[in-house]
Amino acid sequence: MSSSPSEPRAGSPGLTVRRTQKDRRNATAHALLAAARQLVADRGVDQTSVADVGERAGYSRGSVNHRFGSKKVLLQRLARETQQSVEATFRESGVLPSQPSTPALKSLIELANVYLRWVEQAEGDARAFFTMWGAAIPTESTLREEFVAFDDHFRVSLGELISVGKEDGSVRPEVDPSGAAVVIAGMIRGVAAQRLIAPELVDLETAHRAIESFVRHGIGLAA
Amino acid sequence: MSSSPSEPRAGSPGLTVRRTQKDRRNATAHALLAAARQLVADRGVDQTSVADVGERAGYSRGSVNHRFGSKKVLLQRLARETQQSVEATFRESGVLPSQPSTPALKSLIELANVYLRWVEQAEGDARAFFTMWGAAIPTESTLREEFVAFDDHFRVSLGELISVGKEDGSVRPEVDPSGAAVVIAGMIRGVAAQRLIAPELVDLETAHRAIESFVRHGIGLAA
Amino acid sequence: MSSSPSEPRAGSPGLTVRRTQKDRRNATAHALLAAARQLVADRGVDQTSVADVGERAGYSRGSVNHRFGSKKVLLQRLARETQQSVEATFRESGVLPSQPSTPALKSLIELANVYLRWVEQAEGDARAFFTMWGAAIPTESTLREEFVAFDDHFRVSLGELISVGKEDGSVRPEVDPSGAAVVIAGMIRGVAAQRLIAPELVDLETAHRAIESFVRHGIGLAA
Amino acid sequence: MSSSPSEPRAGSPGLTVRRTQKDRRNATAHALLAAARQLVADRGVDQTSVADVGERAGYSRGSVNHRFGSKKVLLQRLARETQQSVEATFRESGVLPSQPSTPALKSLIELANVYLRWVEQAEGDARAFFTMWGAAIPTESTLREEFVAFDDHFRVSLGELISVGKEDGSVRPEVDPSGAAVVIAGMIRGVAAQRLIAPELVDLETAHRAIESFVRHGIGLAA
DNA sequence: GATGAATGAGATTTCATTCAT
DNA sequence: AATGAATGAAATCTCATTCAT
Repeated sequence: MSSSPSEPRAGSPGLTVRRTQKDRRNATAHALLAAARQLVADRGVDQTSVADVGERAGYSRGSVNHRFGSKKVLLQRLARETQQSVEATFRESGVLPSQPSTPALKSLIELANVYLRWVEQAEGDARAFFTMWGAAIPTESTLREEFVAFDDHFRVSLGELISVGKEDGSVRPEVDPSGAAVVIAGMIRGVAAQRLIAPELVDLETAHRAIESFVRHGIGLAA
Repeated sequence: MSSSPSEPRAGSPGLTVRRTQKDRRNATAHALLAAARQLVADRGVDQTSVADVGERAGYSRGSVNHRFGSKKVLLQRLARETQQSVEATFRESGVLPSQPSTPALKSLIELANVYLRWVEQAEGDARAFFTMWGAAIPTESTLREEFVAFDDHFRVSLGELISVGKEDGSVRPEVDPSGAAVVIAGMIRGVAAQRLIAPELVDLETAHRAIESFVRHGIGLAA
Repeated sequence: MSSSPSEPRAGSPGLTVRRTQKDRRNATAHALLAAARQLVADRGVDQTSVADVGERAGYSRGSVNHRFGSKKVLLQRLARETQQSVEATFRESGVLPSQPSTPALKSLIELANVYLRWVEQAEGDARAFFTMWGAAIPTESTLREEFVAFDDHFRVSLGELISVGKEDGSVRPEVDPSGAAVVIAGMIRGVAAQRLIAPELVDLETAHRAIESFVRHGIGLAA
Repeated sequence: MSSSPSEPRAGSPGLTVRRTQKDRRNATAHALLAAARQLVADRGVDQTSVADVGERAGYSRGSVNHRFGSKKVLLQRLARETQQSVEATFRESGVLPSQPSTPALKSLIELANVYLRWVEQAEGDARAFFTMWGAAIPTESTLREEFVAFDDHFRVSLGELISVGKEDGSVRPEVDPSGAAVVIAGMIRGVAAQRLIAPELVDLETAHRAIESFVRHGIGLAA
């Protein structure tokens, strides 16, 4: 997620330092994506040039086109990477996919918590993700498709978790899963975006407590 | 909001077409801002050139620089305009500033409702606003300052409304106004952003009912 | 030469403040030329815009074109003005036209002295003059003609003074007036140019003593 | 000095046209500088566009910015090149650095002679040099620094030669080397500038004889 | 596989000039 | 007489892409 972007990286665990062509390809691609993430977070999508990405990664000005073919492909790959950064964090924390052992309401609250911690700890990833999310809003955006799919995937996951909650009794029966999913997704993303724009004015601890309260009272079954 | 951008000259008084220099100035600025709003909503901030803005507005390629001095200034003016478009809608609907005659909780719910209707009815304004909001996320963005201030203003307004609700008894006493303000702002904005990215997948009617439920149970006093 | 450039100037000596149109025309032209001189000395000919000149003079962006018709005409007038600034200084000092009462050699030495003092005291005029002189060097320069004529006039004046010196016995009989004129003109101009480029490295007092020595021994009759 | 600017590709080795990247780099830079010299001599610094330079050199409109980064850097490189053109001529003629076998006064006179011949024979270089020298006069000129250093270097060289002359007895003992250096530098440069502005009115043969006389009598020891 | 030289389209900005007020 | 709104040409610079090395 935040490997050293300036040196072409060392071999993995094996014995000899010999690496296959495929390894080198992957290593280069990885370094270029890391550099792109940082530059996009700092300057935005259009203010980031492929030459800068290559050089920031420790390679040449032409390396991005050599590896990815075009800037557009690089950005699509980066979008997917940042999305996977969130999902990996969810998996590592065990909040998604839903665990039968935990009440779904608790998982939802923990999910929001994990998300905001991700924004803090992988700030570069988060800033790159939200920058690209914003860039997907214009009607003619080439990134739109990418985020339509991912947003839908996120809402579906949340909806399923809410449905599970209705079954396990942690969520009130009259709750509409798809409506609640849009709002919870919006809540989390909207708070994160405000934080990224003004870190000094938006306290995530406070926000997290408020989100917990909104979710617990909003859809939770009064114990 | 969406004046005809292609024929900027319209004489105001009855008989003569005589207009003062100041009138011409204002008319030009207005037409340029309208064109910029549309292009930013369609293509994004960086894919919109000042030459395109000028020509779309029915003026010359150099007109933006003549009137605003630079693209940066044009965008700042546009950001302010779209922000004011929201605020004007709040004022017209009577939800802000808060009315003593209405319970604050009801105003909050109505505010969310008004906001989502604004997204639908002034979609160009909304798309331009959210595009620029996204463009403000990179750390080095020149639009950042503008949105830091406006976001803060929005949160403060919501916080005040929540505080009023605690006084008028419509909001539970233990609610933290600033925490709830961040979350409600995030909820509204996050839902709107999802809608703008995928209008066919996000139904605002459903979303509005869910928001109402979250707000009523999240901070409202059980009647 | 260095009147206040920022305010459109007061009426001359008369009783009433009423001024004729012609007075105003002249006053405006004068103020515009003063502003142009300063800007040319600071930035060079091409980096000076007519709008800046107008505004620096306390008038509008359009005033230069209104008064002079075009930038080219303004620059020709300015060239002539700076040339006349030198000649006026010569006349005031009595070194040109030649005085029968003074030995021509003495006048020549005094002329060099006066020139270098002019460079120091009317530095803006001098810097503008030399900037335009340099701009006249490219083969296709539009200023060339102007300076061809003035340089020739200067050399002829010096040549006549040298010839007078041969008659009054202060200059050696074998001296070629036109050759000596080119060299003396070059000497004075070349020293002035060096001074204007690096005021801190070229001391005019030292230079003046050296010039005096070169002229006295170079063409003067050993007393 | 004046390599063919329109066909930049010339293979150096015998059989193959193979050239290294570095060769291509240098060849391009050289061709661009040659084109810039010619255009600056013809039109002046500001009337020469980087696009014209690239195309005149047989490359693309963007080639100057690709190779030099900016117009400013191109001009600084060109200034240095034209300065070195003079110095190379001095070295080739053996007048600088000073030769112990030749009386310094003779070297000084020869130096002036060589300089004026350079103006005639490398007229493009000379015109470009003097054009840029003139462009360095406005206080805010970006070329100033370059010429401050070079002019100083030139004066110091002349001053040293004069000091040597005092030691070898060819220059009068009471002469102030630094004062004489400024005046001789001015003399040479001033004559050259007059010549470049009006070639038909300034005869270099005449001028050279006059300079020789001024130097010989001005600082030389009467033999 | 990797580099970087070169291109040329396109963006922002400056500015002399024209013309309505 | 004077202003300044508007134009449109031209300049510099950036940059994604292509291709020789």
